[in-house]
Amino acid sequence: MELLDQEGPAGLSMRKLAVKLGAGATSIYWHVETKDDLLEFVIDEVFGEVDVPDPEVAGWRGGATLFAHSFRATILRHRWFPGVLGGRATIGPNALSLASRAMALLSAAGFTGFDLQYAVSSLIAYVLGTAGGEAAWRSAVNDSGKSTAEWVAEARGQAIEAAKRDYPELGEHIAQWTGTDPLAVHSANFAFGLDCLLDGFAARL
Amino acid sequence: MELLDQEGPAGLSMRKLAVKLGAGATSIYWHVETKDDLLEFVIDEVFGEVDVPDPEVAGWRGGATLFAHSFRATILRHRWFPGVLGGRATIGPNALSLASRAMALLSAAGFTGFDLQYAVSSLIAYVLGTAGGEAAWRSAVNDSGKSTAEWVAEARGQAIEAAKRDYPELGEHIAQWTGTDPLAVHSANFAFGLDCLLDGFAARL
DNA sequence: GATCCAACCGTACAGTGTTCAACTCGCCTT
DNA sequence: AAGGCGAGTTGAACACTGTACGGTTGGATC
Repeated sequence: MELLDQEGPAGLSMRKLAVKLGAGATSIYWHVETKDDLLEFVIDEVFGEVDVPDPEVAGWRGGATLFAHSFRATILRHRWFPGVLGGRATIGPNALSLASRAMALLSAAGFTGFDLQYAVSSLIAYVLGTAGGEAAWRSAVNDSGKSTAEWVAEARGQAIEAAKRDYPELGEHIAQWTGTDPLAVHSANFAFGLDCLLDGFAARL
Repeated sequence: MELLDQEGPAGLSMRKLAVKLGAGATSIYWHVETKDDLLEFVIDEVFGEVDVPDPEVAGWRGGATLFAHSFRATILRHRWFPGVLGGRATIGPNALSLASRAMALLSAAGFTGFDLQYAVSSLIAYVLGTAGGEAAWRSAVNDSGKSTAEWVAEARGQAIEAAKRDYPELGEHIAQWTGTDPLAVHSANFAFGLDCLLDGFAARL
């Protein structure tokens, strides 16, 4: 996980991990079936970092909001997570615990049966989708070596240039963004969609 | 793209692509800077497959629903897509067109300024998250070689076994699922969350 | 006919995940 | 005390990856 956090998804190789562990490269295969196996472990480890409050402490809606924000923060702390997760079925113990506690949250809201499952996985999917895009964005900024402000200015310029030809109203809309803090915008964006989703939940109770 | 669809994300290598093209392996590097470059092209190609209806034909809500379903279907047709996308910033022409048309849709709904952008990216994120998980699931089933029914039965058994010890109410909930068509469940799940999100949108107009 | 250049190719390099037979070392049994 | 067993480790090797680099075509231009 340290390797992944520091060097990105390509940074975790069996040999690099081995030297970090002070061991031979192939010794790892005694403890782990394959590299995918290893990744499933670190994935579950990440799931263990997000906390899902009990329904009593903040109500179902407050709890769901807290959970979503914690999940998002966890993903942004481990930006390789969405990319590694993509295309993998997850049933580790921490993932199970997360699912169970999230279900308790929405069960307290009043959902039962199918709808309960639907609400839980919709919420998780929304966070994963949003934070995944955000993580991708931040990684791109990081890899470019530029400062965030520089990168944003340049990207916006390119986007406007490209859009102006074929989609003038889109270019105009992007131009409107100048001078705003991109991190704050992302945060507000996340909160907006989350509130919409939870409003939809509430309307069904 | 054919290689990716047939053999999964690991199936696309420069050499395999070269023989499929009847060319030398390194000739590709004349047309493409690097493999990531190549992937950005196929990603944008995928974005080109999702259609975003005009607001007039089905109203903003009908259009958004159609868009979401088309997007989901596209992702399920190319299950490698979420994994490849994870950690990449996308500004290809098709992605731009998609963004522009999606904005037209929600602009017709009445959104303006920040909220317009928020709504669009929330919608996209929701679809990406949901369909991404679904694609992962289907890939896992496919790779196992088992039939869908077999796989589901076995996975449910394992999950119940694992859950029953620590999360009895979750195991009970999973057991309740027996005998349902998993594809239909996924589809209903998607529609449920989508409706919730769009309800939340509607409430803000 | 000479020049030029876009396009293509073979070789080579460093690095990847994984297999396999050999090896060490501590504990248990006789 | 001797022997054996098995958990844990290891280095060499294999097939493969993305890519840099120098050299090679074939056709257009002057």
